[in-house]
Amino acid sequence: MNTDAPSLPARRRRKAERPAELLAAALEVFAERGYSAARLDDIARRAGVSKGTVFLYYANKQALFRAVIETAVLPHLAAGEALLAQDEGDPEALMRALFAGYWRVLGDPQLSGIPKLVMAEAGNFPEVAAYYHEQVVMRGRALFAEIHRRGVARGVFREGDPALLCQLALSPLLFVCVWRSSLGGCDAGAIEPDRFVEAHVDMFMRGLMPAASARSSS
Amino acid sequence: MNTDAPSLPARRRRKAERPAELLAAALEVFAERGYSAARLDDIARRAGVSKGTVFLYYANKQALFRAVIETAVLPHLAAGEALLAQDEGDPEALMRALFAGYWRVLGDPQLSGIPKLVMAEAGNFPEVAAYYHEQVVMRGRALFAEIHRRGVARGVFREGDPALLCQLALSPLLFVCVWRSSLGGCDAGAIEPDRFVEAHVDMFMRGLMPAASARSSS
DNA sequence: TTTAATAATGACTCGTTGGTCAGTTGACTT
DNA sequence: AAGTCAACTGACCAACGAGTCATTATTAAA
Repeated sequence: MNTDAPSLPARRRRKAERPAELLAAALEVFAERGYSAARLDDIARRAGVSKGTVFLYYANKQALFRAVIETAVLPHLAAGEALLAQDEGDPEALMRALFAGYWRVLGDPQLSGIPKLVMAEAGNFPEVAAYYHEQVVMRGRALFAEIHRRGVARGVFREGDPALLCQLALSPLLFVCVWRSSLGGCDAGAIEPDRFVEAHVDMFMRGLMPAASARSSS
Repeated sequence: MNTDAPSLPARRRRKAERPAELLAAALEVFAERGYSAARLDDIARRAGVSKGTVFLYYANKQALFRAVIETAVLPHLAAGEALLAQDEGDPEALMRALFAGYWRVLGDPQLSGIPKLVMAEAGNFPEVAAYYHEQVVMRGRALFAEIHRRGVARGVFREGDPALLCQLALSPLLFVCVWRSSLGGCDAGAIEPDRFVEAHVDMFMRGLMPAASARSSS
């Protein structure tokens, strides 16, 4: 099992690198097992330290959990906001870029455990859920809503409740990302995430256009 | 807190009703807390029995978990299959009926904890995940694929990989159902599930029609 | 080389919880 | 009313895992 024997276990003092390593290890284990079933000992081992060390950097298990959630997503969101602020181009292209951006994050196997984790544990950590909702969900929606607004103004998107449309736009991405880190193992190869997302974006963009064609809703 | 004092705790022997009551209680607690964090004692209490009684009906916690998953969904799926077998009507109407059926199940707050539970715990219970995939996912897809096939045959649906289209069709429903039992609390009122599903179905059906309009994908 | 400061360890404690079982009590038979 | 069966109970046990802390090892400064 453990074939670390040859490489000397070389205990090292690396105050600077530990937090990030612990966070990465914790994200893996939390995503695999869920909060309760994740053992601090496993997280520590995967980060290459002993359990006691974890408590040197995080007050307790819950604090570690919070830190994982907070640090994994926020930078990406901020990047998206920055990009949107400076780009004033074609709303349709911008919308596709937004999808690509979301998917760059959600599609990353490293990060795709986060949504599943948040959903699964929201009931046990109302404060974390509230924080995530405010800092991730709301901001993510705002990004979408802004692009949609510009598109409607130019007449290239049809109108509609932005929150609803955003949910409509993102739920397949979120779902495939949750799927991959849960039933993905059983379902291997059935659906290629990239192809799936591409198909969804095409379909969504078509549905977002003003009803120019003959068919009207019943 | 506990104001059960007045009503006599009346211990009763009810062999027949216990399993269903335990299953219902277990579903609630598992869905709220996740597998590991759910205490057998809570489940028992919520079912109105003592912890020991649980073990009279289920060998252990894992067996109870399996039973919850298995009994909650299968009957509905079977009903859907039966309905499809006898109805030979218009594929478009049938497809809308399928959505309505899925949503009748997924939209039920009682049952909506199941998908979240399965996703969250798939990593900890590979056998349960495999079972669910085979007995629920595959059969659910088959239902969709059959209707899609009929629609393509009559030329009212455009062609495409049925598995992919099915995922596209269902992921918003699944997502909103998972959402409701996780971040739904924070997000109360932001999106009405029924309206959301309605919007999705309309949009999806429009996307499923053959490309009769001028716009083609670049 | 010696010393001081502190990063890291791992054996320990202690609360929690899955699972057991000897005893209790409700319901049915005679 | 007495007897019998088994559904039900709850005190108990053992395992497990979060969190502690006295000790050890590493690094940089003196």
